[in-house]
Order: sequence, then structure tokens, then C-alpha cells
Amino acid sequence: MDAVLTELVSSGKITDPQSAKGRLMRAAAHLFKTKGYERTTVRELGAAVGIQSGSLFHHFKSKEAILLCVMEETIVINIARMHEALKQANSAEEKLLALITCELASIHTDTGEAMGVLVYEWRSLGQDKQKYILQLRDEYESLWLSTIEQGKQEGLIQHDGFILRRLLTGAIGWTTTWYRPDGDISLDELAEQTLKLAIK
Amino acid sequence: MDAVLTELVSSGKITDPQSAKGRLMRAAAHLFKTKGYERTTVRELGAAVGIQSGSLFHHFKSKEAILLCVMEETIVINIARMHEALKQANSAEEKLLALITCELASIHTDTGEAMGVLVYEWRSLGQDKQKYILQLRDEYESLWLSTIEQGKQEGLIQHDGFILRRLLTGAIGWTTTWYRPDGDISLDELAEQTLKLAIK
DNA sequence: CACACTACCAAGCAAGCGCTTGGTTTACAA
DNA sequence: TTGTAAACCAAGCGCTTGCTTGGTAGTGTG
Repeated sequence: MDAVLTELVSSGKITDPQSAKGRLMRAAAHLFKTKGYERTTVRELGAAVGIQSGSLFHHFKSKEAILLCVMEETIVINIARMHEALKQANSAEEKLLALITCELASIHTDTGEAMGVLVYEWRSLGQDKQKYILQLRDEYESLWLSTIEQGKQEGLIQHDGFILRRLLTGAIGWTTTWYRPDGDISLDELAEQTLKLAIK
Repeated sequence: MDAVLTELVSSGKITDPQSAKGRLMRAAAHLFKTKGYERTTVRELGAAVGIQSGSLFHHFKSKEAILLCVMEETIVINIARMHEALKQANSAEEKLLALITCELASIHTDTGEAMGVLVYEWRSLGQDKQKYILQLRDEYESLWLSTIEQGKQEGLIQHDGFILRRLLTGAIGWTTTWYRPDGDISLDELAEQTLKLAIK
């Protein structure tokens, strides 16, 4: 558990991963990612943490609330980690690499399954919850856009900012389907290759 | 209906879009894309084409069979269109642009909804069907890889071929969530911008 | 006209779903 | 030791799901 995470837990902004609720959320993220939200039953969720299905509703008021909570906390964690990573970067190129590395890490380390759920299962939320999640991501996205804008001013980037960001979102997000961190190529190498899409 | 599509229909390789089955498949693609496969009921599918839910099973033996058929035919159509587009391209750069344009078109024209289903709903298929679909896409992918390889030999591309293809797959596929062909930027312009990810 | 075949309907079944309820155990503070 | 609240179980309710069944119009063929 890194420093950022510890801070978020002790300030009450996210659930302690050690707690019953936290373990349930990790199990839920795993099942939602591998089976999909709709195909995961509350009975499976209960069984995954060793309780009856009905007992889930002591912790969450509905199955959808579990999904929402998983998404919510993942965003909070990764925004915090992104801010932290940007602190140690100076030039636009360094910042861009930091953002890319951060986003790749969010997909391929501890929050990986939750991030997959965020990308693949947002339609399972009711419309108001979808808006709420989108709003949470806004802070995240504005960090990206301002960094890209800086890169354009430095002559590093030719693309339109919005378009480039969205193309990169897709490129990075898709790695969840094919990249394995324990394979031939390291996360940092993958980040370098991804950066080369934006600059040359 | 373009020439490629007409040929595929008359040779029996894909269902006539005018037929009852064809109309059902289009409606299914639409519902699966907007609501997701699991959240779409057979009653909705029936209602969408004006028949009872039970009558669906006269055309397909199961709901999953509808999903499979939608995916299958979309792949067949787009492989054919890709071959056609490559015929008119010579240099590696032209070929690459043709492939990108083709893939973008597959997502944003008539097969768009079915392509979205292909990307978002493959987990809803049983394992054997998943393998079958993956196998169908192999021909498609090998066209991409050989073109990228040609680009590398011409010094046009620096990236590793496999990695570049997968990054591009993600970048292009993700456009389904944000790009609208009737918006500010044309499909061809988007293709150009996408090409600039790979070459500079 | 008789026959066969395709396309459909009306009704409903068995199974599985999310969630509720009433009661019991556990943990810990007073 | 007692009181209280959190955490959980056992049972099952009401509803929806994919799919089946038995029967019926409509259409073309000999």
C-alpha cells in the first residue's frame, strides 16, 4: 500500500481495503471485470467473501451501489496518484510520460480490475449515476488537456488537443485486453512506446 | 448498399438486410449497442421488429445465436471492404491510411452498432464462440500487420508492429464513444489524425 | 382443391434474479 | 454483567428471464 493510498484511507476518502466492505469491493471488481456486471449475481458476490447474498445489503443498499462505489473509489485513487506523479515532472514531455505511465499503471496494477469495470460497465449505471461518474473524471481529464496544451506550445505536439487525448484514452484503455505486466515488455517501455504516438 | 455488400448478400455469405431476419439483426445490433446484451430482453427484441418474443426462436435457436450472428456478419462485411480498399492503395502510407479509414468507417457507418457490440459484448459469448470470433478476426489482423511491416521497411514506422497495431486498435475503437460523423470533423480528417499517431 | 411449409401468436413454464424480512450471533463499551 | 449496535444467516417473496409448446393464419405448388 503506497503513501497516497494510506493517506486516502486514513482521511476517510476511500474504504479500507482490509475491511469487510473493502474486501467485498475488490471481489466485486474482479467478478464485474471477468464476468460483467449483469452476469454477476449477488449470490456470487456473497460467496466470494464468504457471506450470504442477503448480507450484502447490510453494506450496500443495492447491487448498483456496489458498482458505483467501485468506480468512484478507483477514480479518487487515480486522481490522487496522478497529482503525485505530476509533482515530480517538469517539462511537458516528462509530464506527458508521467500521465501515460500513471494511466497504464491504473489499468495494470492494484486498481486494474476496477478500471476495467469503469470502462466496460458504465452503461450498467442509471443515467444520474453516469453523469456523476463523468463529472468525477472531469478533474482527471483537465489535467491531461492542460499538459497536452503545454506540449503544443513547446512545439512537441502537432495534434489537436481534444482529439489526441481521446485517441490516447482509447490506445491506453485497450491495453487491458492484451498487455500483461509480467510479459516481455515492461510498463515503462510500454509507456515510452505510447508517448511516441503523441510526439516523434 | 455498396457493391461489396450486394455481392456478399447474393452469394449467400451474409443475410439480406431487407429480410425479416436481417431487420431483426439490425434491431438487435442497435439494442445490444445502446443497452448492452444482458440488459436487452427477447421481448424487447421481438417488439423492435413487431413480433412476439417466442417467434424469435423460429429464426434463431437462442438469444446468444443472435449475438453471434450479428458479430459474425459484421466481420465478414468489413474484411471484404478492407480487401477492396487495399486494392486501390499502393505505398505503405496509402495502405495504412486505407486501413485506418476502413476501420473508422466500420465503426461510424452502417456496421457501426454491430462493431460496437463486437468490442463491448464479446464476453457475453460462450468460450467456444469467443474463440470462433477471434479466429475470424485473424484474417483481418494479418492484413494490418503485413501493412505495418511494409511501413517499417520503408522507414515510415518506428514502433514495434504488434504494439502499434494494438495501440491503434484501441485508439480507433474508442472513437465509438466520442466521435460523431455529423460533427465538426470529417471521417477522413479523423483518419489523417490517426495516421499521424503511427508516422510523423 | 389439397397439401405442405413458413412465419407467426398466445400462453405459460421452470429457473434465476435482486432484494426483504425476522431473528441470531458477535464485539465491545458502560 | 448488561446494553446496544453492527454483522450476519435462513428463508423466501415477487418478478423477470430465456425459451417451449400447441395451434393458426398466410402463401405458393401440384
